[in-house]
Formats: sequence, structure tokens, C-alpha cells
Amino acid sequence: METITLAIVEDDPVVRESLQTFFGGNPQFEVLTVASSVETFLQKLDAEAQPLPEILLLDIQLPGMSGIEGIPGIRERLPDANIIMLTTFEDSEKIFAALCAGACSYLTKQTSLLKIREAVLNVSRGGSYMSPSIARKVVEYFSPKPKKQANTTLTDRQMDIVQGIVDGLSYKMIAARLDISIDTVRSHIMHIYRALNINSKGELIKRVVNGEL
Amino acid sequence: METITLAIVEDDPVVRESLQTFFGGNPQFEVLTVASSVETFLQKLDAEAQPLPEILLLDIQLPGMSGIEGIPGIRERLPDANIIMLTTFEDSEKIFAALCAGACSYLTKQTSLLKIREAVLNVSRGGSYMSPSIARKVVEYFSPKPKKQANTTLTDRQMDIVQGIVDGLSYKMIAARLDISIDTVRSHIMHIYRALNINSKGELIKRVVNGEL
DNA sequence: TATACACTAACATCAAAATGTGATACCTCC
DNA sequence: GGAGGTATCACATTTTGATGTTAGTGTATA
Repeated sequence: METITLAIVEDDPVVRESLQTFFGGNPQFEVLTVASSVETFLQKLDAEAQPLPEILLLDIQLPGMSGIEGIPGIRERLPDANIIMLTTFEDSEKIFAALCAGACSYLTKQTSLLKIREAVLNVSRGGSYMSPSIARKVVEYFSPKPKKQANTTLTDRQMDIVQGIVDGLSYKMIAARLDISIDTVRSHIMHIYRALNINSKGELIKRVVNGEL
Repeated sequence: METITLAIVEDDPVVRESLQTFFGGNPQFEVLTVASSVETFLQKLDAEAQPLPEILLLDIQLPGMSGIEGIPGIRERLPDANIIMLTTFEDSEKIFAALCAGACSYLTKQTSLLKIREAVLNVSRGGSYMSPSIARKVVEYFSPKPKKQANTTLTDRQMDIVQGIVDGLSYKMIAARLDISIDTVRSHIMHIYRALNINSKGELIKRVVNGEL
């Protein structure tokens, strides 16, 4: 089995050393770099011309730049590394900020070393692992939304018109596409605007693109 | 420890009975209903006025209605149940369809019974668990997109104008909001359109809402 | 310092959109 | 069979949007 190379960025010395000892003492892993902030981590990467880690364990609450803020910079230097967040924060905002920045796994600090090891292995194999509470928040992101207000139902024909507008067509082009007169298009649009309580193409497009229709 | 009530919907008799035996033989769990299709599952729920399961293990490939198609109907009768998908499919389309329908966990069928048990426990505690390969696809949904083409950078002032348009304001209203003349607004918009190679508010709004700016 | 560029603004023009009224025709539902 | 809704179209008006040119002012950078 190949060894998995790691880096650890964590400011709490207790946690940091615990991780270092745990992974350092396991021949399956090799801890290449340990730092207590994003800034020092990047410096160390520059200084030592060492092999690059495959996986990075990254805290969020750090002196200086936060872990999340640091992700873009880290990914620039380590484009192939997988980033595992390891943090006490469980609020959706931070979770999604981290994932959107490019983290591929997110663990709470209560996670046992064994589970962290499992996460590292999974990530190394191209998978991922998230703490249960985090995973729940992530799946809930997808679950049926509370319906962004009454889907003021438009008729089929009205939806044809809406589609034309969203496609960037002028009234004239919509008329041609649907083979009706431009005045009919105007009439439809007036009714649509009234039904939705709007008064410009812009608002209509926003609603559609936001999935509110 | 409270017993966790389960239902199983799975057409493959081997898998079904294996699950039934495993969970049935563990006093921590109670298997209330077992069915081989969504239709028969719902019938059984109606027929037997039994306690409702907290957690449902649901296959996707089923005779008749697919597991995913069945989720909305199931959630109507079991609004409080947590649905764990258990399936061979690993394509993003099915994963996201299931999650969007309201599933709260997604396991591949290779998952060991012990891991399935872990998933059930996690879900029962209000968390979630996904197979590593599934979890990876889910986090990748969030990860930085391949940058939908050059982020043609607009200036701060231009972004102010864009914001106004996206907010559904007319040129006149934007001018008032930014305390500049309407001609200046026009001038900015002309430059913005040129920079982005577009020629209408509609296209601009579409780009912004799609996060291409 | 000279060049480039962002922001501001006025003036102008044509195309398009927003809004209104009125009218015919076709459904469906009571 | 009449009431109400949808779809169709015409005609008309006002407002907005899209595009262009020109130009003064400030700032940053080569």
C-alpha cells in the first residue's frame, strides 16, 4: 500500500500534535508539513522544496487568515491536493463556504482519530467523508425547498412567451417563433406581468432563472 | 436505547432478506414493513394500521415506480420518515434526483451491513451518511466550477450598475440610487455590454444569476 | 510627462418595451 | 345559454433601452 502524504494546518498545539503523532506513527501515512497558520504553511511550502502533500487537514479558526480564506491560495500552490476541513464550526455558512472554495471533506473536531483516518483514506481513494451532522446539512441543501411562494400558475401559452423572453428574444422574434402577431405577444406579456406583479423583462428573467416559476 | 423502526423496500430477494435478517436480529432495530415495490409498500402502510417507520431503506431500481419517483408519495404518508437510498446506481443524475426529492442519505449496494447500520444510526440521530464515492460527487457539486469562461472583470462602479439592473431598476432609478445622471448610467451600460459582448439587460441578468460574473 | 483608462455627462436617434382599450373567437362549467 | 377565462389581433401612446459621438476630470502607470 502506498503511503499517503499529509499536511496539517492547525493552531491548537494539542490537536496539532495529536494528529501529528497519530499519523506520524502510522507507516501508511507520512506527515510532510505542519503549520499553525495558512501564512506559515505557504511559507514552508515555498521554503522547503519538498514533495507536495496529497491531503491537507485544515482548521478554520486560525491566526491571521482563516482556513476558508486560505483555500484559494492553497489550491493555487497545491492544485492536486485534497482539502479536509477539521473544525469546531458546524454552521451552514462556513460549511458551504468551505465546500464552495474547494474543500472536499468536512469534519467536526469531535471526530475520533480513527474516523479522521477513515476520512483521509476515503479522500485518498477519490471519495469523501463528512461528519454525520455536516452530511445532513449538505443533503438538506438539496431537499425540497419550502416552495418560494405560490407558483402563480401561468398558462401553457404564457409559458411559451416567458420562454421566449428568457431566451433573449424580442417581442417580434417571439411572435415569429410562435407564429402569432406581435400584438398578441404584447397582450400575453401584459397579462403575465399583471399575474406576477412585475413590470419588466428583467424581473421576469430573474424569477425564472431563480427557479421561482 | 430506543429501538429504531425501519421499513425496507427492495425487490432483490437476496438483499431484502439479508437486510431483514440483519436488522431483525438486532434488538436495537425493529423492521416494521418490508416490500418489493413502492406500490406494495404504500398498500401495506394503508392496510396495516401499524406504527410508522422512522427510517426507510429504499432501492431505486424497482418493478413499477422507481424509488426516486416514489419518494414524493412516500413522504406524503410518512412525512417524518428519513429515507436512505440503497442502490447500485452511482450516477450524479440519480443521486441528485434522490436528494432533491427528499432522500437524506445515499448508499451504494456494496456498502457492508455494518456501514448500513452506521448510516441508519447516524440518520436516526439527525445526521446523515453517504458512501464515500457518493459523498465526493455531492461535495463536487459545490466546488469551484471550471469558471464559465473568463470572468471579464468589471470595475466597481460597473458592478454597481449591474447590481441595479439585476435588482430590476430602470436606468432612471439606477441614476437616482447612485446619484449620477442617467446619461452616465447609459454610458456605463454601453461599456458593460461591450465588455461582456451582450446587448440587453436580459442577458446581463442571466449571467449574473448564473454566477458567471 | 505622456498615455491609458475610469468616471462623469450632454446630446441625439432608432428600436423595443410597457401599458391601455377594444374586439372576435373558442372553451368549459354551471 | 350565458359567464368567465384564454387566445388571438389591431391600434395607439409613452417610457425605456440600446447605441453612438464627444468631452472634461481625475488617477495611475509606463
